[in-house]
Amino acid sequence: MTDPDEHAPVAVTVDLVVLTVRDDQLQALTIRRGEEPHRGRWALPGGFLRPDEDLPDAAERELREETGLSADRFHLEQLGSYGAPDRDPRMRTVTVAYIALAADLPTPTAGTDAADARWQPVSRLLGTDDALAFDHSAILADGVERARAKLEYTPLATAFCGEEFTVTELRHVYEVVWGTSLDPRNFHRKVTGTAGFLEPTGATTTRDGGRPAQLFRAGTTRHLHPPLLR
Amino acid sequence: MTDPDEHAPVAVTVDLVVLTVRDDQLQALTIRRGEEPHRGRWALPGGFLRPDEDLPDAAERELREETGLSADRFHLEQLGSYGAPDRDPRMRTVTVAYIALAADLPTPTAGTDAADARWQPVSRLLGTDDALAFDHSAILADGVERARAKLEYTPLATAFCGEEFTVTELRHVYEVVWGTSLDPRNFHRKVTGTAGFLEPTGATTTRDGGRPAQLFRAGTTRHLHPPLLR
DNA sequence: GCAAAAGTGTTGGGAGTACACCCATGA
DNA sequence: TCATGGGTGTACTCCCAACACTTTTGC
Repeated sequence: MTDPDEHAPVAVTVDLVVLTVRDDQLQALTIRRGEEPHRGRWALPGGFLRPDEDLPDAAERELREETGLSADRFHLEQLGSYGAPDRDPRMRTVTVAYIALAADLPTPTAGTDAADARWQPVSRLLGTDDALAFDHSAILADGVERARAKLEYTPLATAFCGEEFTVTELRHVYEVVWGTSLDPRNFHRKVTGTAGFLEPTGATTTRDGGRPAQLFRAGTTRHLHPPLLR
Repeated sequence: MTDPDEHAPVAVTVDLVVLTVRDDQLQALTIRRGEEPHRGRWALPGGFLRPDEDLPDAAERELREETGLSADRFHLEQLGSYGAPDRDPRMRTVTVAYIALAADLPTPTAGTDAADARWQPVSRLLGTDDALAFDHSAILADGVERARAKLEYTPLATAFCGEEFTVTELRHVYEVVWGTSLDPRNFHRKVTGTAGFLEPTGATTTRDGGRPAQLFRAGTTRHLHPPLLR
């Protein structure tokens, strides 16, 4: 590092790509901006880093503030940082983006203090480059691509399911996020055969219709061997 | 985003994990600090983000300053950001880390203005948690893990080779980075059979001894299908 | 019984591994 | 001629996609 005196005044923010599967679609949480710039436009939830806060703590706090839910209901990981000099007309900002994956939430953004918060299908948001304020469309696109890629080699898809879920519900997550269809029989064999992916609860359910299906919890593995391919 | 007035004064830096393969080892570029804090200790190269500079531009500039080589000689990608409140005793800093992969350089850090710059084996640097100043040991560990993972499913190993290289030289990169040994015959078949990975130059060389080997350039694919497994 | 979804068996092809073998050079 | 590494052939195994088939529920 060189002389600190030459550093520019920079504001650091944390922005969130919060994804869920709702109504057979991958959806992202968006907030309507109440202030300039981009007043009235949709944006990703986020806010400024506080003086004594580490980056993951700031991301958790924002997540709580925007959704009213505790952060342990989510998978949260850092996506990347964005710092183009003109990305915010007010001042020089660098944002550290996080992605959060969640099960379908009972009521979107319950208990938030944001003026207007809404789930919107990712397909619609990514259809036009300026659907979101600032550079948030690019950040969302990166987040979605990260999520798609991680389904292949991590058990992350379970983060989109509730506490207990069936193999079919898990497969549905893959089909929606990847936009493909998968063979139910082979999918079943594959996920139940991968050690540490799923943990049986012993209970069954008929909520998907037909023969009762076993209920599972997420296992403890962090990586899938072998990976599930698209 | 909420009120900008509540934001803390934060300095943003860019730090680099510069990796190369030298002397049958994965090595990282380190700089001896000439100032407090951590004066005299080794650290990752890096510096403050300038007022009108985007993050990738800052990373490229630092790379040029520290190595004296143009940035197109490297593969450069963002690794992640680190912002623990106490990571720098002088002030609140958030650093955006990048990894740079390079071929073995003729003379380490030629033309740099850094007081003391040196390649050091990653195995030695990661042996003790405080081998590097600040949180740089953790950043280095993350960077090495990223590089190892990316060799599996991208053609990134070619970034460690020169402009033209043989299959054996490429295999050597894999063996050093992964710390494994690979079957030369099957490796040859695999990499030459993956479309877009390697592009033949038509020339041959005997620099590895034995029968002349074909020379290749890096191809255009960004992903390996199927992946090379460790 | 019938529809619907869960879950198992079987089979054929493709990819990975191990290793025998041949090729082309320098010394 | 021998050592050294480059490169091909081949057989065996294992995984996986495709799909027929059985099981267990609700209606």
